[in-house]
Amino acid sequence: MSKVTLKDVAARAGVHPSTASRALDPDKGSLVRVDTVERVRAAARELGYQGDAIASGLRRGRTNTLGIVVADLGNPFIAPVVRGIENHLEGRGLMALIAESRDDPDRMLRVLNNLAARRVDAVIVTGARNGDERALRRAQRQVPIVLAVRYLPGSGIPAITHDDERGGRLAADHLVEHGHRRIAQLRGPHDISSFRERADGFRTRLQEHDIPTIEVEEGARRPILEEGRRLMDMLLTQQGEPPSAVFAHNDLMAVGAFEALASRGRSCPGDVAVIGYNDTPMAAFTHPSLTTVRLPGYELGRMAADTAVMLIEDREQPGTSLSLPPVLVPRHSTLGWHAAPTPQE
Amino acid sequence: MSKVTLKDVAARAGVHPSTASRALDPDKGSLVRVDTVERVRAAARELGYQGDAIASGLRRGRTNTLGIVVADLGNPFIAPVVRGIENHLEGRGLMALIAESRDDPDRMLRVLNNLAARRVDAVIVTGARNGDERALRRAQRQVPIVLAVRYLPGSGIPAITHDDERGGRLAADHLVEHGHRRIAQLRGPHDISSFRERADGFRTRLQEHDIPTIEVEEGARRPILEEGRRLMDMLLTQQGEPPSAVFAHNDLMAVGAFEALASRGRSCPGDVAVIGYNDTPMAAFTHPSLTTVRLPGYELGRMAADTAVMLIEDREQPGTSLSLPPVLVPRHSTLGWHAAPTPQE
DNA sequence: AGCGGAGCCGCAATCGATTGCGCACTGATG
DNA sequence: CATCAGTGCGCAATCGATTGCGGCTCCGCT
Repeated sequence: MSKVTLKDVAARAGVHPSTASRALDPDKGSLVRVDTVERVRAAARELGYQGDAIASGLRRGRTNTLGIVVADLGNPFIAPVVRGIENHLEGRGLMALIAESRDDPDRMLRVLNNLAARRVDAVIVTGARNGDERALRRAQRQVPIVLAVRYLPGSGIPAITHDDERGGRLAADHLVEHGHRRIAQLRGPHDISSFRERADGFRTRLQEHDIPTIEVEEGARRPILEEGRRLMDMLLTQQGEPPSAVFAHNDLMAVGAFEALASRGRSCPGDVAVIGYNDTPMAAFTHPSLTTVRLPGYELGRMAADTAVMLIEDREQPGTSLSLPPVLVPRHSTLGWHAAPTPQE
Repeated sequence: MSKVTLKDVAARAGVHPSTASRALDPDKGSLVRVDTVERVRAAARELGYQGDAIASGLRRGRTNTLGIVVADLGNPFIAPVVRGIENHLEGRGLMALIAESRDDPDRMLRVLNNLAARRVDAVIVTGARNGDERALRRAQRQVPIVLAVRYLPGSGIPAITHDDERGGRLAADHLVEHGHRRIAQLRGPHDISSFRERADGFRTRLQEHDIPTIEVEEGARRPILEEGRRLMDMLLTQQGEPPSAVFAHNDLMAVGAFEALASRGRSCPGDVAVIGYNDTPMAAFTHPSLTTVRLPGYELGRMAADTAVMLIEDREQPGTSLSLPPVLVPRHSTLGWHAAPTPQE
């Protein structure tokens, strides 16, 4: 275990520790004569000196560490967000402390306290819920906070989100452009804002095309795949002509819809076109491959990190909120078998 | 921004900071009279005192922070591992600093230095490569290291892995049990130990059944899906009868194999059965759904964290290596369309 | 009353790096 | 030769929490 401290380096270079500190700091290098800097650098190299970020953090009041709180590490959508954050931090000398809140306000509180105690320079919270607002407000007095993915309306906390209303509109436009007129949506639970928004965007866009939206009851929380199957089945068995296209509020519901169609002997997209949401990795591998709306996870992470860095540099700044546009990824489930989908990879 | 320090708490409680420190430390609580402890606790609560983990870390030489280095945050297999680690850390007062090496030895070196500078108590490295050995050895002199997922043979660094040889044998047994005799494997790059082992396990198990393994050249690093397609295509077009079953070294290669089969007008599992590896989330949703070998990611993370914690508590200890058994998940790609696969969810 | 001992707690040093202040030295100038 | 500007660098304080050491208090016992 090495225990080389700044003092050791200074001794070897024959200077005072304070001089060594300045010589090793790129910003302060000019305060020391060039040959002294060289001598100190050499000594540091020879001893294998490794600065102590803890001690430095104590003195400077800055840890160059950023906290990330995610609701669920298992959610595949989180990986690109975290990656986007990491990537933006890279090269700025920052690292990320990561913690999981598991959609539990108590845990959220504990986790935020823990991060505050570690004096992180800022915190990015993905997937905040309404119940988390108290904890977030408290933490905000100690450390700058940026929300990602979900936001808290009226909280004034800067948030980087994706635009789900626009995502709903994209889905609507896509189906209309492909000639569909009898269109339904398989809704996710309404108490989650992102589902509500994509439902609203979809419906209002269809209205602008003078097309009514066929609504079924809203899906329960889980298992979400079963809900997709159940709702699709209701559409197929209720009176009147079934829709020619459905918008499933996420990819798993879409897969459930596939299963319902298959079990009733209907084909997709031949009888009913299906469009999903999220562009889960599996979407490219279902049968048929699933047209879906891709959310800009990586960019979202980058923007959140960028906002956090700005808040660190100027804590007075209010911080800007931002909503990133999703992208439609056309695949076979709405295009038919022989049309070539445009790959978006 | 609060700046309540231990001194403030002590002043309010009318005691010396050192007493306050002891009163607030559960391990030292007995060194202080009960009513004093109460008074200090009350003062801390009223002031909203939040200990400074940085200062504490400096003095104690322990940061209660663990570093995680992952090769690729986008790899879906990583999420459960990280989650398992997090979960084990939870309640022990530890948190995880996470960083990405991106399979680049230079980055690995930088990242490890960075973690060492932050004085993390231990580091878990998932997905180490041979080229990383130098960096790991150097880092090991500063901080205990535990490998996860991949290990470095002969390095003596404790490693928690899954038993890929056994995984290969599982795959072989499964295919043989289903009557296959002409069997090939689509190999991943051989310089990664886990690919090598699953290849060996598979081959030796087939040998024990007196069945030769049809080998094709080894796959390149990426894009791995294309490699699966390319190798499967080679098998289909080379002289002689093609195999009736193939073992793809991961699920993406298996999907590539699906594509090669489809483009040559062969069916799966009718003409060729395919078995994958990893049980990627998509495996349940491919067409046909993919029989595969599931790796115990979550448990692996927990065990790695456990080992790391033991090393922290006793740095002299060598640290135990461990290999966790994978599980075969039968689905349609080897069972045929009408047999009901046993769900493993 | 005096002594021993246990229990509490304060003092001051410590962890390692950073930084405001100011001394010392150089060289130029009057 | 004295003074001044200017540069280079050392001293000591600082960040906040922790802890070894030693002192004080109080109790019980003789």
